[in-house]
Amino acid sequence: MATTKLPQLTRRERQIMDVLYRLERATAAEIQAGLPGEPNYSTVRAQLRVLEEKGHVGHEEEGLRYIYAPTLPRSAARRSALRHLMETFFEGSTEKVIAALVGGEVSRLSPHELERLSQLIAQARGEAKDEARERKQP
Amino acid sequence: MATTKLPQLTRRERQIMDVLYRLERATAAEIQAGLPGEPNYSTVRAQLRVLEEKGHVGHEEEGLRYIYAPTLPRSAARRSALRHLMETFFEGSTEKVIAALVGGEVSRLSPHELERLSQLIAQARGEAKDEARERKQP
DNA sequence: CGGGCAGTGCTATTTTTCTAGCATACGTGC
DNA sequence: GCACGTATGCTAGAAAAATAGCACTGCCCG
Repeated sequence: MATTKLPQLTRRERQIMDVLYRLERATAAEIQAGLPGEPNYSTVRAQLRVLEEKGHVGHEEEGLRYIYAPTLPRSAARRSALRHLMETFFEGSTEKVIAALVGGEVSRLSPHELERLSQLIAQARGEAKDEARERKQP
Repeated sequence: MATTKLPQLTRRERQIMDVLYRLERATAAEIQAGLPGEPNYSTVRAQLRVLEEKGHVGHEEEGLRYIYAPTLPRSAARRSALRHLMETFFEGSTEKVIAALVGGEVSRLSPHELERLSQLIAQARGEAKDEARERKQP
């Protein structure tokens, strides 16, 4: 179940993919705007072509110009990124990541958000119970 | 309040830093073992030297050999990585990240973990209330 | 209808990264 | 004392990536 060994990304390519995942879909110009270091427009397009060859992005023509988008669905890329971050900085523990987030390591959660999260967890606990029950009486 | 603009990392360098953050501290050989693509030992050392010049890692001599470690504290790197991931895949919303994690997007949480998280959130909500009170009657 | 704007395709060049090899120091055990 | 294993220092060459420039096309609007 390897994550489909696409060739690894270079720095700029990684940056471009990040922009694309952030915007979901974008033109070369928009991507350029989202990149650090003000790379040349030509440069960006050249890299997009490479990324397309490598199978990381696709484009569709909209009217006259190209709209680029990642090939790998956002949800999959996100999962993979989360897992990697978890392995690298949180000893592979989902719980630790959440703890850091709830603890305000990155940004503060509003009372309203906390409220919703509370419900979310309650729900997850409920489901866990359901499953336990199902295992006992199938 | 930019995070001290260290030069950006290349792909291999990024990989090395990841290994280092995962292990906290490691010898060149250990780092090599943790890298994909079985790079040459010399290569790893060469890159470590570069990383050291750039200010990303430091080393201390332990007995005979070098033990390398990131310069930027793990907690800071982690925060920065989390923020970036959040911006890229979760529209900058802490809540959405947590929702994905609790929802089992990456791995399942045990009932025990859910229990602890529940407490964590309760606690965060309590603190939020405290602060509200303080603002009213300082 | 023609000029200018906005886009794309392609390619050559420069710059950076990555890699491997060789020389050297320092303990360890025979 | 000395051969060996384990480290490090350094440097040159190969490989890959990043960049910029130029040529061509379609469309819009004056």
